[in-house]
This record gives sequence, structure tokens and C-alpha cells, in this order.
Amino acid sequence: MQQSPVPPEPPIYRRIADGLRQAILSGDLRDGDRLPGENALMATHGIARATARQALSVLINEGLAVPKRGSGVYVRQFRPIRRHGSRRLSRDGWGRGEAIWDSDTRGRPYTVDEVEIDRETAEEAVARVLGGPEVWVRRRRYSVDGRPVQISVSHFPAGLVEGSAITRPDTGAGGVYARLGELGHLPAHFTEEIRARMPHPHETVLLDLPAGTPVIAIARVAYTAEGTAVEVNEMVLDAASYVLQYDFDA
Amino acid sequence: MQQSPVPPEPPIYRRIADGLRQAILSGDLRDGDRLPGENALMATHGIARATARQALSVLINEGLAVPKRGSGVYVRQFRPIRRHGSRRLSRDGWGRGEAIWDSDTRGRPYTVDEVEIDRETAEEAVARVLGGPEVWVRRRRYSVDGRPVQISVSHFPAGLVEGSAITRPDTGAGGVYARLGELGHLPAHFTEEIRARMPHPHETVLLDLPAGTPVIAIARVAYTAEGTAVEVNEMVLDAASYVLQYDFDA
DNA sequence: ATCATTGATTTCTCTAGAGAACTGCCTCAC
DNA sequence: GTGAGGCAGTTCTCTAGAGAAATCAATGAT
Repeated sequence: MQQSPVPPEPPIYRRIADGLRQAILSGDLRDGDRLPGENALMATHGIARATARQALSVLINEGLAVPKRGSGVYVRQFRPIRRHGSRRLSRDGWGRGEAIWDSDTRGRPYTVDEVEIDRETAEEAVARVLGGPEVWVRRRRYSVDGRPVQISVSHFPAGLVEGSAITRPDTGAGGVYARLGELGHLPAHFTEEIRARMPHPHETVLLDLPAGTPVIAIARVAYTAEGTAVEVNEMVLDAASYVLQYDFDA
Repeated sequence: MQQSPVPPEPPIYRRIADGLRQAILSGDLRDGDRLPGENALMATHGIARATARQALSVLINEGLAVPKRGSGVYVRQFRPIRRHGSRRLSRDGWGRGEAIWDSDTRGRPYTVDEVEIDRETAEEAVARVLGGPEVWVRRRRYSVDGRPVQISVSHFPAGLVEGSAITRPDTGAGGVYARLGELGHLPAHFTEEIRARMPHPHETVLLDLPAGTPVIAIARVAYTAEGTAVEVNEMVLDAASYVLQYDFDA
């Protein structure tokens, strides 16, 4: 027999988490504020340490809070960078238009570290697109305000770029696209595939990600006007640091 | 005095999680396979239940595994849908081109439930873009293979669509865009802003998301050829179910 | 055949306690 | 002043145990 549909109370740790989330979303607790720690929750709610931790871990895994060992748990800050897809690469569009989401539009300066260039055998999917497994690979990491925000792994068909500046750390003015143009392979079309997922452990290290932060993975393929694929660029972005924008016509 | 830089061993729970992750990524454990549960880990590693749970929770929060209460913990399945941005809405592009990431290209049929239409006062950001707070709102949920994959909340300027089929559940052939065209406001330009983040609790319920699944949030604004914003559509997608694709020219 | 019940298995929630590791602050010696 | 050292507070890791709640398969009654 069905009992009356009693809404079953959520467990303690969840009720506590809900309360704290409310405080964050309503603005009672703001960016960088410290929230009550394990000891405080144990005392005020009369619960065991493990239960208090469980409540906090909910918020941490939701990306709303960041723990600092030996110090406390703090409200996560969110101040994303805007990355333009089609507009950035296109010959300026029709568009201005107001944005829905907040972001730092003033171009913040970014630095590149960890440049690494190698000749490698590409994995299957990349080899298929580029028409062969022999590639030059450029690995880079971008940081803004001293914080890493993006990893980029760029593949070029080895036969196409052999000997050019693309195989050297300094690509010269205009970057790799200018060099590709000089080689007669100027990119004309782009395809970007976008996914979001939780980071792999090695990405967590490279991007210095706190728990509860997803990453955005972008696979960009550059084609010449003739339709030859000349670059496959796999990027991994700290999702908390980015808003992507694409503009296009009907 | 600095000791020799001993690489400090990771804690037990992390070593166990690393081992299981390895088994998943290497393919020893495949889609839908059951992984060793709490009791198995306790026995084989001689650890307490809480520690075993902690190891499993790492994989769950990484989105690699899904717990089924009363049954076990299973390897997460990933069979995404491909959503085309610019190509889908544009008058067919130049492009074919191989994809980097796997996905179900054959268009799987989707169903729409939970249609809800209301006249409301929009929040600040939406009102700013649409030029006023009075809007008609269409809320929908899309499912594929019986599983919810997307929530969509679409806003139209009230004055523009008042009395049209857009304010009724059935919009007729061609959908809302055809109706907007008849009203003399055919969308010509689109802007999509994309973010990824962990879901809010209410999204977790609506999309039936297991822990460790981020969502992709898309804010799309449709403009007429004259540059008037006629629709703001805020979508929330199960990140495990989608690969987004954008094609554009240099 | 179909439906209800039972029981084993499994994950989920929580208690109580303890030591390790790290942070930030204060004090004291120089 | 400046640096070293110590100390309190905090998160992190782990143990041991217990009952609740859901799943799944097998059994038994109709």
C-alpha cells in the first residue's frame, strides 16, 4: 500500500549544503568570503566531522567553493575571459550586440609558457584528418594574471611545414598562420568541436584546477580554401575562466 | 633543512582511484561494466568503508563512473549527440570534413516535453538585450532515447509576438522562426555565448544528471537583418550528451 | 503465467575519534 | 627590523561500526 506521499527529508549534509548554497547565491556570502568550516558546522549542527565534510564537499564539487588547506573554505570567484570564435577570426562581422553574461571584455594580457615543439606520430583521429600520421606538434600553456587558463596542442602535417619557422619556438611576426600563408596554405575555413567534461588528473595539475571545475575541450581544424586540413589544434580551457562566443548568419 | 625531495606518496584512496581510472581509460573496463564496490575494495585493500567510498567518489566526481544505489558502480557511457551551430542554421556551408570526436551523427529522434508558455517580466540581462522587460517565455525539455538532454528557455519581446502562435503551445509548421518571419522579424544573425559549469540542483533534477556531470550553458540571441534582437534562448545541455560544432570562414 | 514476498547484496548516511599536514599569526632572539 | 621558532586553528586522511534504503533475483502463492 502506498503511504501518503511524504516528501522525504533530504539528509542532514544536504540540508546544510543547501543552506550554504543559498547564502552564496543570494549574495550573503560573496566572492572570496570564508564559509563556516568543519569545526563550526560540527558545533552549530551537532554533527560528526565526516558529515560536516560531506556538506562542504557538495559545494566544492559544485564549483561554488574552494578549500584552502590549513585555512578554510572560501567562496569561489568567477571572472571569465571572453573568447570569440567566428568573430575573432573573421573579417569583422555585422555585429555589435549586448552580451548576456558578464565577462572581462578589456583584453587582459596573457603570457605563454611551456612552449614545446616535437616531431611525433599523431594519434588516429588526428592522422585521419590531416591525411597522415607524421606531424609537428606545438604545445603551449596560456596564463592570465599569472594563472594558467588554457593548454593548447597544435598539430601540423610534417611534410607541409618541414623546415619552416613553425618547427621552431619563435614563429615570427603573424604567428603560424602567417607562415602557413607563405607556404601557400593559408587557412580559410575552420571547424571547432566543443565538449565539456571533468578534467583528467594531468590537466588538473597543468591548469591548477580546484575540485569541481570542469574543462572545455575544443578541437579546431583549419582548412585551406581548397579544403586541405593544415592544422588540428586541441585546446583545454579552464571552464571557470572562459565564456565562448560565436557569431554567425542565418 | 630541506630533506631530499621525496615524492610524497599519494594517499590510499587516491592510489586506488588511480588504478581504477587506469583500468577504465585503458579499456580493461568498458562502457557499462561494473567496477569493484565498497565491500570488494575493503576486502582486497584492507581498508575501512569510508576510505573505499572516497576512492569511488573520486571517479564519480570525475564523471568516469556512475553509482547505482543497491546495485553497484558502473563505468560511465559516453555517446554524445552532435549539435551544429553555424552549419545547422546556415544555408549549407562549404564544408564536409572529418570529425575529431566520435558522436552519433545519424539524427536520433528527440521528443519534447514539459512545454510551458508564460508571459513574464524578464531578468535584467535579458531585458537589456531585448529592449524591454515584457516577454513571452517558452520553456521546453528535450529527450533522446527517453533520457532528458537539454532544457531550453526562450524569450520573445511581448509587444512583438503578442497574439501570434508563438504565445500558444503549437507554433505550427516551421516553428517559431517561421512565425517570426511572418511578423516581419525573420532572424538573420545569431550570437551564441557558451559556458560550462557544474549544474544547479534544480538542473540536476530536470536533466536527471549523475554526479560528476557538468552542463553546457548556451545563451543564443537572434537578430533581424536590421539588428533588432527578437529572441533570447537560454539552453542548458547535459555535457556528457553533446558535442557542439561550429563551422566558419576566416 | 502473474504477482507478491522474501532475502542477499549493495550503496547511502551518520557517529566517534585520532593523527598528519598545512596556514597564518605571534613572540622572541639577534 | 628581521628572521626563526612555536602555537593555535584548519583541512585532510583514515579507522571501526551501524542502520537505512534501494536493487535484484529467487521463491511461493494465486
